[in-house]
Parts: sequence; structure tokens; C-alpha cells
Amino acid sequence: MQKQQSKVDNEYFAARCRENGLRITPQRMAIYRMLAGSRDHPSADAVFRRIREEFPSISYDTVNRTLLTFARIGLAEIVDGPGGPRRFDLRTEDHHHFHCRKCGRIVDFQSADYDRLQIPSEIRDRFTVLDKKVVLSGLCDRCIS
Amino acid sequence: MQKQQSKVDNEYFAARCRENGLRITPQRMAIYRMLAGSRDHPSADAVFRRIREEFPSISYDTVNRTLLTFARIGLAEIVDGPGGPRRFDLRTEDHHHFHCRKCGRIVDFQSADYDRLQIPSEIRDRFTVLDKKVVLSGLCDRCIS
DNA sequence: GTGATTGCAAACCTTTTGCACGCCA
DNA sequence: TGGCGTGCAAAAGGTTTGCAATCAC
Repeated sequence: MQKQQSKVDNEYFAARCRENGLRITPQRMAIYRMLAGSRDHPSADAVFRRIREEFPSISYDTVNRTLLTFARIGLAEIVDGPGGPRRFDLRTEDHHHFHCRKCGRIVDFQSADYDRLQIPSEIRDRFTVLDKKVVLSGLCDRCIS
Repeated sequence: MQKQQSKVDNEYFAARCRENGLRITPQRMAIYRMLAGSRDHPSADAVFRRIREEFPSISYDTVNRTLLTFARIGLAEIVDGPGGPRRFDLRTEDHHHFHCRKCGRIVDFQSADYDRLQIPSEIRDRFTVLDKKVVLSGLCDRCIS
């Protein structure tokens, strides 16, 4: 019984695959649905272990390679974190992160103020900026001892 | 010939060690100085390779463990990035990051506007926020093809 | 002196690669 | 049918751990 979020959008998924010349396979669909139903920025391994319950023949590789492919075509994003395993998220509307230094949990939040931030011209003139995110870090409620 | 930044501050280093019950060893001093002289958020391996030129007997472990120790006592910080090797930086005044998605380069910049950002109450009430950073990502000048 | 720190080596975990088979378009 | 995608297995890369010897205090 998967907790599904309303984010799942098979049309959108299929369109993105087609426009990038990617075939629509059962593995890719399962991985997309699993990501859409996860709120916790899972690693490739976490996605693999969850998917295997409903798709036992899938391999870790396929999961990992598919997640990288999704990131490459902009369907998913690689979440910034303090090293360690790469973690993934579905690319969605603007959101920001709070990151717990102790347990590694990442919590999303929205902020209209943060969304309105301008890019400094020093950066805008030199680089192509594709994303803007505020990252707060500290200790989460579970970790304050 | 090391390019040293003015950040090196042996007094500060020694004080931080002492107040945390850490001994001041030649290895730790060399690692601190190397970090202070690096502008590029090096990984443990990068610090190790650079230090070995002037301190050939040092081991990778010592470098890695020392960097983690520095991060724990707040002398250095672990830089957020898209997975892969952990990267370190000296903890300094407020600064923000631009991160190149292609080559992984991380460029620091300052912004008074960004420094003035408030923490949303939704987060401030639940968590202990220790740091706040704006992370821009995209393509750097060298990678725009 | 003595307990923290180091260096070494092995273990561990995650990611990447090469290849043959199978399946989607 | 053709070629992309998958699964498997091995390699590579980075981090962590246990332990004996060493060094800072």
C-alpha cells in the first residue's frame, strides 16, 4: 500500500520521456511513481528497496541509472546534501530545504519571500543560473537532545 | 609555494582546539593551514594530496578524521553538494554558493540582501537553525558549451 | 606517564562499468 | 527488426573501523 501524493502525472512523465527519446518501460514507470509517492528525498538504494516489494525482478542498477537519467532530463533533481549517498527528489515548483546535521533528514518548505529573491548581477552576468534554493541547516525536532 | 589567504589564524585555531579538549598536533595544524589556503572547497582526498607534498608521512585517514573533527567543533564546515565525495570549507562569515551542475565547481559569493533573510516561523518554531545559505545552481562560465 | 592521536590495513558501502540478453518502438 | 534498456557481476571510488605504536600534555 503506497502512500501516493497527487504529484503523480503519467501524462507528464510520458511526454518528458518521449521528447527526450526515452522508451517508456515498466521499470521507469515504477521508479517515477515511487519517487512521486516519497516525501523524504530517498537515495537510489532506498528507492530500490521500496520498489522491489512490488517489482521483485528490478535491479539496483536500473534504479540508479534511471534516477540519473531522470535528473539529466529534468524530470527529477539531485538534492544537495553533505556528501554521502546521492538523494533524489521529483522536480517540483520552488521549494526550500531545512537539513538536519545530525540525522540527515531534509524537510521541504515554501516561502514566498525566498521565491522573490533576485540573483546578484555578479553571478547573473557570469553564469547561467537554473535553480535557486535557500538551505537552512541545524537540528531537527527529533534530534534536539 | 602555497597560496595563503589571510584567513589563517593560529590563535583562533589553537583556542578552538583547547576549548574542545583537542591536542594541537603538527598534522592538525597542517590541515588547518591547508584548508585556510584553499579557495575551492576541497574533498578529503584533495586535502590529503596537497598536504602530502609538504608532509609526506601523513595518512589519508588522519586527514579525513581531522576534517570531520573540525566540522564537529565548528572550525570547518561540510559543504552541501550533489552527493559524491564530501567537501570541506573553513567556516567563515556568511557567504553563499553557486554550484555548477556540470563540473561540480562551487563558487562563493557575498550578498547583503541574502544575509538579511528571515527564517520562516514555521521552521524557527520547530527546529534549531544554525546556518542559512542561498544555493544557486546552473552552468558556470567554463561549462557553457 | 597516559590517554588522545596517528598510520596502517581491511572492511564496508555506494557508484560505475562492460557485456549479453530481452523488450519496446 | 534494430537498438535501447535491463540485469548481472566485477571494478572502482570513497569512507569507516580496529588496533598497535607514537606523541602531546
